[in-house]
Amino acid sequence: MSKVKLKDVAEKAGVSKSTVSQYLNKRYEFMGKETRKRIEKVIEDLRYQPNEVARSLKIKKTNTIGVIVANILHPFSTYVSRGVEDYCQQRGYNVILCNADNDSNKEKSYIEMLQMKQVDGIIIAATGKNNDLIYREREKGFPIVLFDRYFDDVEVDMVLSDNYQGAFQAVEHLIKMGHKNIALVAPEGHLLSMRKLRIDGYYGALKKYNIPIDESYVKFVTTENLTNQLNDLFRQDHVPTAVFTVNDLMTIEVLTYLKENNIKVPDEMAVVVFDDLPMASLLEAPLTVVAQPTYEIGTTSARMLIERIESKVKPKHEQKILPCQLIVRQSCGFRKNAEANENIPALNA
Amino acid sequence: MSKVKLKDVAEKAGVSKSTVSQYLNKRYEFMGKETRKRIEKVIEDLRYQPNEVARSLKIKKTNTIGVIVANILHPFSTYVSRGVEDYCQQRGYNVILCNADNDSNKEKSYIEMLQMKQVDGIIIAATGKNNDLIYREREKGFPIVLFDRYFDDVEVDMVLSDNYQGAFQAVEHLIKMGHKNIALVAPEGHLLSMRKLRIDGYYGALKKYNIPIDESYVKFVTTENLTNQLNDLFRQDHVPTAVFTVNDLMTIEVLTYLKENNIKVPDEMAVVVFDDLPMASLLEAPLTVVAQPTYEIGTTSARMLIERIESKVKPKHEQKILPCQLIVRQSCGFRKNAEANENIPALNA
DNA sequence: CTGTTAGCGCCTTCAC
DNA sequence: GTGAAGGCGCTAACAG
Repeated sequence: MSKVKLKDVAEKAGVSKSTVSQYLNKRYEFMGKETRKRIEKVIEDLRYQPNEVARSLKIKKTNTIGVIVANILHPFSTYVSRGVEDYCQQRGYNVILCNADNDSNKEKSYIEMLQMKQVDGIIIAATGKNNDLIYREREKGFPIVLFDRYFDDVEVDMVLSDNYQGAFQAVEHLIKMGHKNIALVAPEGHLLSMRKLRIDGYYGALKKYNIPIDESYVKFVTTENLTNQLNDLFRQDHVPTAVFTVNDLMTIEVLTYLKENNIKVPDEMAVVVFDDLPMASLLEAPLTVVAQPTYEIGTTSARMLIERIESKVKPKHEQKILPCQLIVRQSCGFRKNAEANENIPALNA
Repeated sequence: MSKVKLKDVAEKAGVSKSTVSQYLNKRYEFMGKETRKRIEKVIEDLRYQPNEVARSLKIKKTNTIGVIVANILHPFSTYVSRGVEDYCQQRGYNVILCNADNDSNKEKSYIEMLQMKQVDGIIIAATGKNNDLIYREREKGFPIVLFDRYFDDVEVDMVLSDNYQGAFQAVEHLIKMGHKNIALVAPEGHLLSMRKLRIDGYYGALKKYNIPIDESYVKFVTTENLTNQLNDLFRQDHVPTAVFTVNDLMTIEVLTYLKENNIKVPDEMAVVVFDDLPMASLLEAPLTVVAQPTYEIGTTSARMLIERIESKVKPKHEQKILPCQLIVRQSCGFRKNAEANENIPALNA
């Protein structure tokens, strides 16, 4: 297992270590064609592979970045990761991927671990509980890019998708399909900023079309006792005709509920959801979804981070907001139902 | 950005570098309670973080492993990765994750890159085209574990799922549901060993129950011109009453076809598929699937790799075959009887 | 119990 | 063009 090292190559090629080093770093001007060929051959013969650890120690750069996602099992994280990886790969960087599981302690220890490993920068879907740490490191000049969640207490590069616009479009689409009684299902608890924007988008769309807001249609649910909470929503006197779910966990719960209670989508209930799902098109009623530009979030984050690392001239911190895309399938009902709202003035605005 | 280093800690604490080093490596026996406290405090004050790169260079160990998967977008890879990560995390190892995309060149360059980075070992879903390289490295003592694909030309640790048993059970289940005309849909082309086992499982089950084999039910399809090929299968004189698909790509194609042609599952066509799908339970007819123990494949691979790294006494190479699980839902025409869940971290929002 | 010393494998002036 | 020397930050004998 004894590794062949630069010194071995130098000896076998009959040159000095520094010449070999020059060769490795492609500074070919500093040597004769002769020596260059010879070194090349020896490296081949010996199957020499430079030790990146030693190199990193010396040049103080690892060409490695860290990515901290919420959960790699979640398609959102997966697509972002893939975007990051593809971009990095192409730029000569490697990626260490970590799952923080929305646990701020794990997040913190991962950040520290990555820094001890001397990564050149970190891309992170932050929990928000370590913003002080993140901000401090950023201030010291350590490259960090946040994605997916917005925080206003921290001046750091961020890559986000346009949650308001996405939610707005989704609900607007339902309205154009003729729906007025539109429910919103969101998880209860502290509102992450992005989730709040989705809810704002819901209200915004209703407002634009002068649809009065019925708070009995707005449900913040907990995972325990979910059935009762959805019963409240779907079995009240005037049931909604459509429902908008703000994330895929909610989507799965609502779809399961509708299926169990034999409520037909879209005939009895139109559904539009935030976040695309892998199988969305194969469901009983293929889902109309607001798809986030996940892969682009990844590539964009990677690009911004690498720009920082390679210290391009840049503003102190920048924020990139990428648009969501409404993918219309069948779960929101068909066009024929749309006439009802065709005369609403605001529709033409 | 100037990092605080061990030397700074030593000076500030009024001890020598080696004492601090001892402290870092928890060799507390070699110092007074006094000095220990003092060092602790200085580290705290200075926010000192050891440089792992320097440490790795010295001790010739990075506590990092590489994982090469086919495609992180695929749930199979994702769950395996998560298994690997969780196990490694808990054992103090970090993971560099790479996508080879079934491209042997990418695979090769990733293997080399990971070795230059001095990873302690590699877990890989090999393409098979670099078996010589893999075998050679393994022979030199470099820890490598293969998963997902079996190769008989290489003596390396492997972690596999029992593809034969899984397929056999799936088809046996269909038979027990009363089906005799059971189709098989598999991708055409070179048979990876594991896929062959799935096909063998199909034949094996038919044989056990003395069901004559009708080769017109066995379709090897290409992705182009798929519709015609499925037409051949589903529109012949005596159509099958059930179909078994050998991987999830096939599953999606077949389900899409059935949906488009308005063939009802399970009433007109029973379906059992290899590989669980995230939304399998929410489909029009929740799918009966053969689920591979993906998460366990990950943890097991990681465990075996780390055992090699830490050179436990072990046989030259070992092979672990984990059982698949048949999850009965409704697509095969029967009420669910058993539905166990893997013990894996929940999909959080 | 603590300090001194000599590297780990590579890079980089700076002489030759 | 090429080589010698010093050092990146840390560890691990080995003295003291």
